[in-house]
Amino acid sequence: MSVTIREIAMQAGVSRGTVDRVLNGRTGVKPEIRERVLAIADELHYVPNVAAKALAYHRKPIRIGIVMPPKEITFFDEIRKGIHAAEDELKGLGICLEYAYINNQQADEGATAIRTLIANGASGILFSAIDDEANRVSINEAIEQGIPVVTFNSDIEGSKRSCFVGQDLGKSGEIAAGLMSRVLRGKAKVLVVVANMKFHAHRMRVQHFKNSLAIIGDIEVVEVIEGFDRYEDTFIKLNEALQKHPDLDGIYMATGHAGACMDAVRRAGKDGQLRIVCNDLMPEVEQGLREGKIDFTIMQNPIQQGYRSLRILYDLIFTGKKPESEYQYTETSILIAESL
Amino acid sequence: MSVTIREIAMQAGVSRGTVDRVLNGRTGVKPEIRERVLAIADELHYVPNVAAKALAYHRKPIRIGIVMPPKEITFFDEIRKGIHAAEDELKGLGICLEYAYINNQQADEGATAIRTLIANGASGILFSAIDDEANRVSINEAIEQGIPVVTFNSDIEGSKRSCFVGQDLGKSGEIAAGLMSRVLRGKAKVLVVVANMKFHAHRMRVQHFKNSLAIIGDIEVVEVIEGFDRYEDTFIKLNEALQKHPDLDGIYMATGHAGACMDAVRRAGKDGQLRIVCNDLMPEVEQGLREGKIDFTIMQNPIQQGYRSLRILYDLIFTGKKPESEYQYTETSILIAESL
DNA sequence: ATGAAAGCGCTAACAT
DNA sequence: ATGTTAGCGCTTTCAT
Repeated sequence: MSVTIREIAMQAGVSRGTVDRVLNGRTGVKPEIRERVLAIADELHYVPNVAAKALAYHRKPIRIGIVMPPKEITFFDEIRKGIHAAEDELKGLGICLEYAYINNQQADEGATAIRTLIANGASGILFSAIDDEANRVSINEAIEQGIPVVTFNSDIEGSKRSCFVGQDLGKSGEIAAGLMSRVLRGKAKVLVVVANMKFHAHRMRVQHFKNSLAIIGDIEVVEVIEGFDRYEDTFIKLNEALQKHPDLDGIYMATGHAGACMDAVRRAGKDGQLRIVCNDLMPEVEQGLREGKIDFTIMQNPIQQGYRSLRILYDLIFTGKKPESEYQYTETSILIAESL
Repeated sequence: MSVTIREIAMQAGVSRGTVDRVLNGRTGVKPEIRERVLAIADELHYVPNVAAKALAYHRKPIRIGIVMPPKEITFFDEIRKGIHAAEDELKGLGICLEYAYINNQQADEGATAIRTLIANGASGILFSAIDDEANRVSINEAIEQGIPVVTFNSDIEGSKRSCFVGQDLGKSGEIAAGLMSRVLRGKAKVLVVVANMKFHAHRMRVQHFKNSLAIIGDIEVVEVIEGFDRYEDTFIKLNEALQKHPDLDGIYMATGHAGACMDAVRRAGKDGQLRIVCNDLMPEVEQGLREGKIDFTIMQNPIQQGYRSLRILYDLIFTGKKPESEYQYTETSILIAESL
């Protein structure tokens, strides 16, 4: 059988209560005893029993706070599914979830959410919001108070969060390039559409896409268009580009308004003549795939993102198990119409 | 707080021991009391507390038997990874795993494995072996004894197993067709290579591939070659086919020896001129992708298969939660060189 | 056939 | 600062 606090207590010549205090970093233990207990626990390779811990916490479950966009943001639907799946498995295992929905409209939403959750007794936080200074600061504040934070879907870089669970942005750009090179054999010209090159995530995709194409050779990126996530901007700029490059062979929609892109292609009378590679699976992309307007879309496995982030945080709090790497990338997968 | 056996016991006017007997189908309870307890449990929507159950089972963990090919069969490596991941999560949650490795060489290996596991006190079985009558019978025997069985990777059809966790074979054929149609635009000729059309799994892929191509139009399947998983057969037949169809555009390796396929293509001097779509990610396929000899490979998410099958069996035994569907399909994904 | 009670490993409130 | 003890919900052994 595995090692228990009882055994550690006996070997250290103290009570189980004291061992519990030491192992959970509670105050009120003489330093030398603390040392001794820690040493024995380490030597015996003590791992707490999840079931026992969960049962003991049953009266006062550990609160986990979740900061993310509200239900209206359908992009997060799949991520929510993953969180619920993990919640289902962890049901009765001593945790309780509290959600704080934020819109990323005001500057201090993230900070307020974190502070409120901590005030309500959260012992850990799952966080997904824009990568700005205010959020970085408040995450670091939480860490200072000993409350671990796991970011998901969108990282807060340079913060002290335990880890980030999300997509490998570089890889999605590379895969897009790989797909283009396979459907456009030989010399070809492609256009890149992106929402905003100021955002790290958007830039990463484009950069890796270009770099990969450069290695492959033969395919030229004629232009990179910024649509700022607005239909109008995207549509207009794309119209111009399609006129300017009548010999275009493909479009990579790195980020931004896929609907506008398809409309512009149709208006140019190029339906079916251009190879189009997208990211994610918004409703319009799904429809585009079904109708043959889009060839491929690259996914970031949102369900896994939700699931893994909650699991990782649970393990961190309950068993003290640190994630193997600071970056937990979910699988980057390719979808075609037949995948749906 | 949630409903406990204590509450049910009070409402039914019996002891907790009796409630436990009823809820776990143990003998020695008067039928009318059994009825009453069951009714109350149902009415109160009783769900057992996993943590408490796991802790109680700590002394005598529930044994789960796993029947699958031995470590030498590298195809199962990823599946094993998934099983280990689930085991990790379930560690300390009242289970213990026992493996029975079989080679599918002799007729009664599966039956023997199941019988041995049951003799050793298994309360549930994970099963992956060839779909034959002997295995079907022994699975049904296990079920008769109240021991749930979950098949994974390869189903035992018509058996009374609780569910099957594995790939949607039809879908992989359809995706292969979709990929072909995207890389071979317009009129084209493709060849299908399969190990053995007598096997249901192999046939399914080929059928769905052909059906999908028929709908898409334009692409003709010139021949279906059986390689029987042997290098020689595959290589020789493919050589002949390549000579017979000098205007071939692509090859779909539904199942079988991918290495032989690549060698035959090279020998015919067609390297890089044919579009090749494979299944799975054996070492030779991975290398083929890297070297640009293979364009796409279709995956059956083996890690998920291992993970989900163990989780499902655990939930079945511990919480009585039945899987939502008899067929639990793992995601079918597409890989290219850049995905690696 | 049924009840009572001990115990699984851990936490937390209470005692010293 | 440390020990003691009563649970958490369930299983299981021992009485009755």
